[in-house]
Amino acid sequence: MKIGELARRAGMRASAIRYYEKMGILAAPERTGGQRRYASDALDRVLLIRFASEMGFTLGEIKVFLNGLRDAAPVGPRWRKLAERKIREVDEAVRRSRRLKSLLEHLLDCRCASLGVCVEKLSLSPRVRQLNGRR
Amino acid sequence: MKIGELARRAGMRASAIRYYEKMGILAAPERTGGQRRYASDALDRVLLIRFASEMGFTLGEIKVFLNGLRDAAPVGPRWRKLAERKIREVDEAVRRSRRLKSLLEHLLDCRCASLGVCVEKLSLSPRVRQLNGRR
DNA sequence: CTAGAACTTAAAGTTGACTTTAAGTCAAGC
DNA sequence: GCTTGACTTAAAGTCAACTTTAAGTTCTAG
Repeated sequence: MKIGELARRAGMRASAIRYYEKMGILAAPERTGGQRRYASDALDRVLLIRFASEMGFTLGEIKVFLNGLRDAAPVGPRWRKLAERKIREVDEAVRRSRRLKSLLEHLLDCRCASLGVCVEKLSLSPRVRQLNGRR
Repeated sequence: MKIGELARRAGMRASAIRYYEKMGILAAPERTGGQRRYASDALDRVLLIRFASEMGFTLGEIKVFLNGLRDAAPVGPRWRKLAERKIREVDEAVRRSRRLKSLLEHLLDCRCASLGVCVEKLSLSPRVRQLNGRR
């Protein structure tokens, strides 16, 4: 399969796939006449990368993640650490999502006098000094 | 309160607060001698902006969100639509988070022969033609 | 009164994850 | 053989959400 078809099947641009390859996240496939030819399992790879990316993994993390997984078996300590951290992050994200959801639902039909009253439900707190953090 | 203290209390940089003001998300406060002086409720505002931002609202959405909320009472239809869409997004995010979490937990102690076997659990599917979408 | 910390602005820089562009080369059908 | 669409590369552009910089002004403590 050529890059265009892989891209079409994954629902993304060919440029993204070339980018993944350049970033060392996706193995360079064989070529015929200079053009990339992918085996069918490349699609799973690409979809996994996308999923992880959408779940908030950076491409750097995905690289560690996929490389650590490559040679199967009892995953290494680096991998384990990343996975455990990600699980904690996911838990935290779910908790925050729930707070947001209940705030939104409340706001949709409340008659609170001020924003402050509604917002108390969130118990917003200043970030614990994790400045310089980008989304 | 001057901008530095507000920033410190919110756990962010003063430049971010100036940026919010420039983007029309945070009302410009009064000034003494050219310097911004904030009332104490500005902190709640800023924390709410940050929270929404961390939850994946764009600053554009936050603008709609906060402006629609300003004059209280039965929130307008634009606001309602945004809130309902966000609730759906949050639900979807929670579902995906759970899939990710169970995949990670599985990978941590599985002995699956191939990545493919593990990854099946995700039932990854190509994006339904929402190209050009940025994270 | 003065040093220096904190403030002001506009403009440019940063980051990650791509996309777009330019200038070609390759492949498939007629 | 030729056209047309898909492919190739490197380099530059884009986006949001800020941060940094530069060149000043103002506030506060001593």
